[in-house]
Amino acid sequence: MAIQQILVSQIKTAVNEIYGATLENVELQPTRKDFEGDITAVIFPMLRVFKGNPVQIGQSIGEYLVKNVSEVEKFNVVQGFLNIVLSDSYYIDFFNSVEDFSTYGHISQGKEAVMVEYSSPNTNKPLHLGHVRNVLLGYSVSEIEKAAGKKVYKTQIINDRGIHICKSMLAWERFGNGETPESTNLKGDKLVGNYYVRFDQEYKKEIEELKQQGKTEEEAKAEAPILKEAQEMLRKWEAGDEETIALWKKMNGWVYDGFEKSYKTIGVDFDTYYYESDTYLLGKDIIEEGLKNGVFFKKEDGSVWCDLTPEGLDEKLVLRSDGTAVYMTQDIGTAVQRVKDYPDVGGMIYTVGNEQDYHFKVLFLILKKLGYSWAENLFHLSYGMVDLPSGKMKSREGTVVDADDLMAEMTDTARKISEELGKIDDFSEEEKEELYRIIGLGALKYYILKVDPKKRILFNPEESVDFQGNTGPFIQYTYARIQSILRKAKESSPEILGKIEMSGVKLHEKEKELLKILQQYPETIQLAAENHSPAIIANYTYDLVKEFNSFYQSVPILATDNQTEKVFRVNLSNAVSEVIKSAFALLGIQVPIRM
RNA sequence: GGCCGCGUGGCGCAACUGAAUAGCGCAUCAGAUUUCGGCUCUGAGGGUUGCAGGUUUGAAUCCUGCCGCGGUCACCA
Repeated sequence: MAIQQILVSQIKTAVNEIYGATLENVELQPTRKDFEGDITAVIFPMLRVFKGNPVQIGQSIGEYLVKNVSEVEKFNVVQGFLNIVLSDSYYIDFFNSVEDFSTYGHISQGKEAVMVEYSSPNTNKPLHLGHVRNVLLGYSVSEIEKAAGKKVYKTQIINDRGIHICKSMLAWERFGNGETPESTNLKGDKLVGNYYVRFDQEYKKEIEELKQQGKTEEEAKAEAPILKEAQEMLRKWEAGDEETIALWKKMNGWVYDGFEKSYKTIGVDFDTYYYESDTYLLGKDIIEEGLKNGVFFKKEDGSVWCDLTPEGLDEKLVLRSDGTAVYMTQDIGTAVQRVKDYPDVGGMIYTVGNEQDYHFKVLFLILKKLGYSWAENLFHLSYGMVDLPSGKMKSREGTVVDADDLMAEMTDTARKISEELGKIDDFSEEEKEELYRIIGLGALKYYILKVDPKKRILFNPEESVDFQGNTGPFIQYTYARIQSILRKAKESSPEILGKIEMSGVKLHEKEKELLKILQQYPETIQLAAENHSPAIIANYTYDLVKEFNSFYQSVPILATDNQTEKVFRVNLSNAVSEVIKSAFALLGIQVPIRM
């Protein structure tokens, strides 16, 4: 049983015995740094149940605990706070009880599965900074869910159809001269993206010409021949025209190859893929059913709606008057389809920007009205935009930060810093490149994941990202330094890592602090999972690392004569490094053995 | 305009979901290594938590009203 539970139940009995009162619950919190103690019980809320002087109550409960709970060594009362000091042996027992710190805090996988959707790009534009935030959040939340005991399916829905795709296709056909990724040595997504831009240029040119001929802006936009042609292409695509489909498949294939390369560099992956070309017709039959059940209603013109005014929202269109589907229809259909495909899915997480908050609110509400049990477990992992100092990213104005370029720049910065330090001169070229990638991406990922997803991020490419202070590389550095100590320790005594018995030894204050933080790891994972928040993991890791550095500075690890102490400290350092590695894995960040 | 989100030292972020003197990093200043990697550590200065009320023994956190920033209000996706 966890110490918190023991204390809660013991405090309840204490209050019952001494004051004859029954407490519903007891509020515990970690003791603040400026006071002596490990866990603090707050007395104030008890005064609602029975009257008394908070200090006296704390005093009497404290005395009871010291007498009856072996883990409690002593206590002190400050105002209405009962600070409880746990014994050293309690902490050492905890440390010995952990079999393996590399999997510590992870709950083994249960039956229930959750599907996490993230990335979900268009196939006509390369990935940019906004996708990076999306992908990092989605991947990390997936890993956190897994650690918290869920089975996870990582997925994305790829927007591979529609007029925008036809624009790139048309431009390539017209101006491409048969270019391919191989012939141009360009990533496929970049090549296709270029033609999307090319279309836009031509389109604008035609609009200008039409305006010169006396057309209004509106007319020109609608009548431009190149746009007409793109629309014609979409009709052909929908009619299943062989040539059009073949071109579409070829160009999309290029894009997917390009995306895969980017994902590989970022270090994320997917278990299953959904394509809009497969799903855009889904959902209509569900609308029919919902009509029968009274979830939806039909207007005179034949359009179908869902009335959400009782919930304080508007009426929402789910089927056009001509019977065709809208975005909402598709999303309803896709959600249902996913549970058909993976029957163990009991909930879903959608990683999508906050401009779609309303859409998902409505989607979830409709799915609930339709009566799906899993609809109770839907979560929109909504995140704020990544803005640049110049303002919003706009692809047309060329103010997008390309994901591949960004990662390359981060790697470059890491290279510069590492070369100055010169600690890894004996690394091979490949090892060096891999290390720079680990550090550069670590900096970028940590920078993005440590902040609350709801907040906007202002990203300044010039200043880039820090490597000191509360950053990824700072934590990676600490990890590498611990590895260095462990290597030295193993040189002199190869068997040093393993079970240790250390009874009756006085723990150093810093050791105790470290053990305290290590002990919080399992609940931190749970908390992060409940809140879908990688930031909680990031901040925990930082606290752990900061505490370790402080320990490292004030306590000799290898340079001590006391053999028991040395063995304990080496093992403690090892445990810290294992937890750093494990926590960073939840963020999708690797740690280097040397740097 | 309606609805949603955000607002915390100069800058970037925390605060265990209502508790003690609101923490941390960057920047600034002052220190520390006969020691295991100084990308480290210790300390100092810097705050009326956007403003005004309210609830509570206790509010950055909950309620009301303003102010500012962003988003969203399509038979687009």
